[in-house]
Amino acid sequence: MATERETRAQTDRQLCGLVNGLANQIEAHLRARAVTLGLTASQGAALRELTRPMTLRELASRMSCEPSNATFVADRLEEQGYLERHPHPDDRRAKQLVLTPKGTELRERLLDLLSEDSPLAPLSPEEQDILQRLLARALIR
Amino acid sequence: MATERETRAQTDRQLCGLVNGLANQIEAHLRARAVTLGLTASQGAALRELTRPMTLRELASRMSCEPSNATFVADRLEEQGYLERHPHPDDRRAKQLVLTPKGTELRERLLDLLSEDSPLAPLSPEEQDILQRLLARALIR
DNA sequence: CTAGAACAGTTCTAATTGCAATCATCCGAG
DNA sequence: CTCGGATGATTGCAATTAGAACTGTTCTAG
Repeated sequence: MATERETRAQTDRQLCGLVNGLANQIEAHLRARAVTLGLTASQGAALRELTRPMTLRELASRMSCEPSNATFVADRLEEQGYLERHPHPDDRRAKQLVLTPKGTELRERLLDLLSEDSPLAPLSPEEQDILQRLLARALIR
Repeated sequence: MATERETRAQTDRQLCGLVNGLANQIEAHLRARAVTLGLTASQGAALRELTRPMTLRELASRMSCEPSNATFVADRLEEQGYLERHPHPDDRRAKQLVLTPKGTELRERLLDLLSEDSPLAPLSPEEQDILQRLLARALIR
């Protein structure tokens, strides 16, 4: 005879566990594909998020990490010749991270690999659509 | 004029981003509540997952981390008097992690805190139900 | 029974990540 | 204009985390 409040808390915890579980699977999937290209998981994440030239802070935000960490990852990618730091046109404090041709090519190879066997593949396009809506709503706040 | 394959890959990536975003919010929420009790986020996660006496490996699996890390966290919780390592009744290799009364009490306080302002609160119970089903399906594999 | 593989936990080390401090630049109030 | 606070990037350092090596125990094929 649990109160409604208790069962809801329990559902909530269970749901959090599922979200974390799926996030971990996504991360594992990324890591596995990244290593085949000689990249770490974070480097892979950075490459994936670099849909266009962007500032280091924006990359950090997309990667859900601290700017200092993004600096670290960007250093490695730069050393390997995958990206360059260009001066930002409007803000002399900021830098624009720009993929080199080599980086762009690697990014496309990574995206191809990522689209294979996605952890979300078990869901039909309709289900994915519903999921997207629900997650977007939860993230509004 | 993107092919269907391309748009699906794009949706997939977007969806992964949302899942990761929500997972991060859940993590941040946990961290914030844990610190008010003098715990790190991992210690909080461990406490949350210890719904019953369990083996270190099971805890690691529930926390989605390596056993070596679970050992580290368990050490801290043990030092602080929140749990004890008991010999496992059936397997002399394994140990059972058991919360002390002090640990059980702290766990309940943590769970109370976690149920406040859950990142999933914006969703109605019905929506949470749908979400749960979808996530469970995605995690089957 | 017994040898060898598999497994639970721990330890050690290395890599990753976050946090605080710093420098340079930008912006807004007055 | 200019001064103070906010912001972008970087650095150094501490804490967290993963991965491989190791010990002791269990399981299984023969």
